[in-house]
Amino acid sequence: MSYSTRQREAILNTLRRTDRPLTPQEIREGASRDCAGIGLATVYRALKSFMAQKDVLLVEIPGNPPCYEPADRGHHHHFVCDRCRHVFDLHGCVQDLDTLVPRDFSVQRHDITLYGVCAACGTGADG
Amino acid sequence: MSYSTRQREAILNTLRRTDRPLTPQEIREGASRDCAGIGLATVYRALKSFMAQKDVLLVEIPGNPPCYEPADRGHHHHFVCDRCRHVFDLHGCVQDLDTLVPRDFSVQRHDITLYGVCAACGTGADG
DNA sequence: AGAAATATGAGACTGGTTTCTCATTTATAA
DNA sequence: TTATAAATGAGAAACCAGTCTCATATTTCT
Repeated sequence: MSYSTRQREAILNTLRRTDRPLTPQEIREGASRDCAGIGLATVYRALKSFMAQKDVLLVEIPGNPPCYEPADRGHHHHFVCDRCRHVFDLHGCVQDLDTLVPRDFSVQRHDITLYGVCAACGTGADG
Repeated sequence: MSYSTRQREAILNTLRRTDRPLTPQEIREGASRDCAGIGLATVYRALKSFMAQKDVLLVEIPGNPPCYEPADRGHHHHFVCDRCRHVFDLHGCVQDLDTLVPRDFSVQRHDITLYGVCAACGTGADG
């Protein structure tokens, strides 16, 4: 069983109020808002337990450190801005992925990551 | 300028004769065939230099350690078998990836990784 | 062949992330 | 409210990929 604590609530709130996956460090910073002084070990422990309960998912994006997001966002993919390095959630998906593999392979899931320049960086705002 | 050495040739040969991306460790093991006692530092140094010359590409697959492959294989993606963890090169690509992002984002490249069960594992051969 | 540039192997080292330890605190159940 | 299980913070420790050092060896140029 797991107990509900101020720290764990703060961690979940941080994940939920942000629309992109966060690193443990970022989660700690966000959670400090609700729960000053929260430790990094606490963040790791809580993430581990949330993942075991399938409330949180690990998101691994090539070229970026591992990050986490709530599990209830449904199937989606990610966009990484090459300038500001921010990760954005994308909605929608593509068809025909199974046609890429030989017939005797079975495809169970997939990751798609797009890279480019986000709106803010593209307008010359800071790029 | 860079010199051609037994070690570097062994590394390139290993990358070329294997049809999937390899980790530095795997590269070292493969290169030992041609060049016994080759050091890991040598592998890293050579990879760095090959990447600078654009002869070799870094392939980062979520959930797997960084690996490398020759740069002349053209645009392709990867399949990871959840049973044997092998990485397979896939040929072909999909359309309409740009439609996933907002209009003011620009997409410059993408990674697609499929996960599932490969032919060998699926036949019950060892799965 | 001789000189200069580059590469090598071994192992120490680095930088960063994740886990562990342990004394203390907090949450839950009876 | 008491007992028990679980969680916490701080820092130490473990872990690991990748880099560096340095004495030596190899390659290339002339």
